[in-house]
Amino acid sequence: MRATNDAGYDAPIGLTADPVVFTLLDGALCVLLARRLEEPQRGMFALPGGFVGTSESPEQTAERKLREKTGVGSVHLEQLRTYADPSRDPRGWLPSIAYMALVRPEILPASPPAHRDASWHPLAALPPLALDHAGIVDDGLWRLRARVADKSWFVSKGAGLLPEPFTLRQAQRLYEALRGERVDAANFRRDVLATGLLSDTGEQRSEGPGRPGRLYRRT
Amino acid sequence: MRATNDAGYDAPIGLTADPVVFTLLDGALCVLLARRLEEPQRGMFALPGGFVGTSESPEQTAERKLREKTGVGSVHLEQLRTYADPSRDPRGWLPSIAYMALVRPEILPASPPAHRDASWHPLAALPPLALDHAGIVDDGLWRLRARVADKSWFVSKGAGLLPEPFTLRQAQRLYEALRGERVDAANFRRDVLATGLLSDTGEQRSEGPGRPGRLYRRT
DNA sequence: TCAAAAGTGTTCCTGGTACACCCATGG
DNA sequence: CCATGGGTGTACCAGGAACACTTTTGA
Repeated sequence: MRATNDAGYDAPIGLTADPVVFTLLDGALCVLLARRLEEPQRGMFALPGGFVGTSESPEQTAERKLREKTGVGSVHLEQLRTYADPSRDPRGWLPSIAYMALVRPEILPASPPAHRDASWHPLAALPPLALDHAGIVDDGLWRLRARVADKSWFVSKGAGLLPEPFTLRQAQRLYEALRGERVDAANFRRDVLATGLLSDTGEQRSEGPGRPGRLYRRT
Repeated sequence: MRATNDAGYDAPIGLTADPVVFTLLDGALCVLLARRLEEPQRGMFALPGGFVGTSESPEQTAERKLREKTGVGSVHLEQLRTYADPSRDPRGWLPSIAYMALVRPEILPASPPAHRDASWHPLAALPPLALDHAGIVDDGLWRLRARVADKSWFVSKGAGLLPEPFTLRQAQRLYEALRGERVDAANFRRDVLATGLLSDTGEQRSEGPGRPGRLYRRT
């Protein structure tokens, strides 16, 4: 396919926005994928993105396509980078702006839009992805890890995937899963509370054996 | 202006790549600008970018346009981010991928391509810029500062603007100009040598009064 | 011989890591 | 009462900032 503008010059055949949405499910870092219902590579898993409309910003597109294809709504997207190699899409010259988000797993509805198999896929066992989407996921993961390294970012954005109120234990499990390594509980507590972004509810909750933990909320 | 693809859908009217090229001139951080020879905003200063061709990557475009408009060649460009708001360009829907580079001032030829006034402009005194280019320059500056904070990046990329061989004094002046703050000479020396990216030429050079400094090259 | 810059060594402080130790709860 | 996890305090270590001090040059 090709496209031309009024001046007769070649133009991209469109512009796409592709969201890379991460979550933590059963302790495994997962990414949200949906099957393609259209050619090329119909039936293959891909990022739930799509064509940017003429009068919307690419952020809006990413959010809209996410909602249409997976039922996931109202997430905060961060621009990742743009993939514009002319040969990246068999349909023609089609740049894609990628976005990254981190959400709680329950945000994916139990009955998502039909036939797309919108679902979470552990990063450790990704199916083959359409186009250059595997590379985009890699870049998204890299950015995610860079963000999580900042404790303030973790508390204000990452802790959003925990059901409130939550114990510091839960937050630590999440942190460890995102970072991919264990951390000292005492130090984690200190660092996270030092951000001043958590408020103590005064309540406690017992999870299995051991002393119950205090419950916190994000402020 | 508008553009449509073979399927009848609206497409961007093109894709542009805009390089934000920094240098240090007489101790002031400068950005490379060129006058627009075409509408809209003809005669205004702008980033020396332009339309991406159908069979080239945006990186190549940024490099090519830089050469065509300013005579500056062979720079290493880092992707910054993409600006795709539909109203950012009066000509129509025209996304731009921005790139960032840091080069030595002499790379700009004394007699650059005609009528464009390709030249260095101190960040402290920028002329009015076309379109949203002022914002792009801001983002580029932000990224530059983030990169320079990494001593290894500074030595391997930033020190490229110094004529080799150079003294650590020169490197420090450059570093301070890029960071926008003074640093301790003793600590700077230690940190920079600790990267292992500089090799001692064994020679020395005297600059004004005081003990001459050793001359180094990047390895 | 004095000022200025190169170059070396040392102290101090901070932030992070590791870990010892007490507290509270379920079995 | 014991295993387990919550919560507090502290020792230790590394990296950086500040600075004293010596060396080498131009004037």
